[in-house]
Amino acid sequence: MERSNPLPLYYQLKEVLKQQIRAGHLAPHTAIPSEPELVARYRVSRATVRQALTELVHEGLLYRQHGKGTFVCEPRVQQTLSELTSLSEDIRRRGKRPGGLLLVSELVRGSETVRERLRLLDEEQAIRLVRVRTADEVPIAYEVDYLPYPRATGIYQRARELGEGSLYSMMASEGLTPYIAEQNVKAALPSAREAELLRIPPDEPGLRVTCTTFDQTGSPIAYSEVFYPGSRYEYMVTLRVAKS
Amino acid sequence: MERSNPLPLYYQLKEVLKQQIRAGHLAPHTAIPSEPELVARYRVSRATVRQALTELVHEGLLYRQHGKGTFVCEPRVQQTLSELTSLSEDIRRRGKRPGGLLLVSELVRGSETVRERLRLLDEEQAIRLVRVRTADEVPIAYEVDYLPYPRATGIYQRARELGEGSLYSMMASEGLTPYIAEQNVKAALPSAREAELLRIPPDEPGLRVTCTTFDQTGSPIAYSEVFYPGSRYEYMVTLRVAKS
DNA sequence: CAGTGGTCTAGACCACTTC
DNA sequence: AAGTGGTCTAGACCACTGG
Repeated sequence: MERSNPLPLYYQLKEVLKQQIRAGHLAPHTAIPSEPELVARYRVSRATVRQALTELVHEGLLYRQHGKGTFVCEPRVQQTLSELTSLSEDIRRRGKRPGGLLLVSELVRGSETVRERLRLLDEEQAIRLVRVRTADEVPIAYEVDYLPYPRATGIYQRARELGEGSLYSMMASEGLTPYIAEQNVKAALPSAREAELLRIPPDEPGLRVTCTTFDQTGSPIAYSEVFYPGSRYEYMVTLRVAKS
Repeated sequence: MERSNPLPLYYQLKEVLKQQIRAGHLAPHTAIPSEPELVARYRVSRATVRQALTELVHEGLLYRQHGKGTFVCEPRVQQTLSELTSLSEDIRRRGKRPGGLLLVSELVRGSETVRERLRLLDEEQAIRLVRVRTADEVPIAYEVDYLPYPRATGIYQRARELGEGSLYSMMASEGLTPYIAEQNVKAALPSAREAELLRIPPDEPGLRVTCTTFDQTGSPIAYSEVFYPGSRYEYMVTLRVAKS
């Protein structure tokens, strides 16, 4: 707890607790120190402690029980959301090595669907990225991404880095921070081109997933269409169920 | 703002703001009154105002911008998460009437997969519910749910009410509150029985979605397997992307 | 500069759990 | 009764935004 540190105290406390949990010093379903205890140990006010704990609860690391204490969540609850929305992370989680080949990076007008999803104005264009994603060198998905131009100019310039990097993290570093994703999943047959690039029979059904990503204000920042051949990849989604 | 009301002040304030947003008095992307303004108007402390606002931000109704103000989210961001995890809600959202037919409600030992997912102990059983879900009387999904027994005894007793009701809301009322859901989606062909009940050709591919639901502590409270024929239903998922 | 939200304090009282 | 988290107050100072 460094008061000279520019990072907020509640944030520092969060990091300390996260580390203790990740290091295994605090096992799942065991209680962490009580709030007054944390107040005394780290010399901060209770409000500060509660802000740290409340955020960790929202992030799925802790849960509270009135009158009993604050407990550590199971790893399954801890690893929620973001990791599984990224294909590369999911591949890594399954013990495989993610990779990718950027086939196309261009500016296009975009189909009506694309323009609608990205709410493009008349004069605006879309950046189109086409990739074949691989796991241990085996092609497992054909992905086409569209981003609004000129808003995502930085992405267009850095497209070459997308070999194995994550598009989402590059977007975040360009100020396009994903907040909500809407996904639509259908069973479908591959197009001729998809079958060829993924090296699958043209009659092997797979999943066609379209995904529109929005930032915190609800503005669309990306639209993607992905084909996953049925024999190569199982599509996983983890989501937190809202309260009310 | 009734101080005699047993409901907390921050909660009452949340409800007031929610109502104003839903009623359209506060349009998307417009600023709500500032925090000092709310303090004065509702005669509560700033901490109380901030607790209300922070929760509404987490619920996707508001977003904050440092130095500028607090703004109303777009409806698309507001209607996140829970509603779309419920098939009935999704059907309703598309302007169709949800329905369902409960085919089976029984106690079983369950396959290894089921027992593993629900972490059943040797002597424990599973409640098995089989349903055909409909939209405007058209069958759109074949769903098999498993719940831990005896933990979900109440569900077993109330199974008949599941005609059109939501299993999730019934679970919540029985103290089995869903918190996290893990879904796995595959393209697949229907079984003979599914094809017959859904009245689809046996070679029409669809989606096979398995879903394990956990409560806040990470204990599994339900496991389900659903088949959606490709021609009848598009599977939708909306999720919030985690920050870090 | 004034106004906004972001962080923080030092208290207080209450409701729930356990013994 | 003692300990836990849940709610609430009345202040304070800071960082960011806009004119």
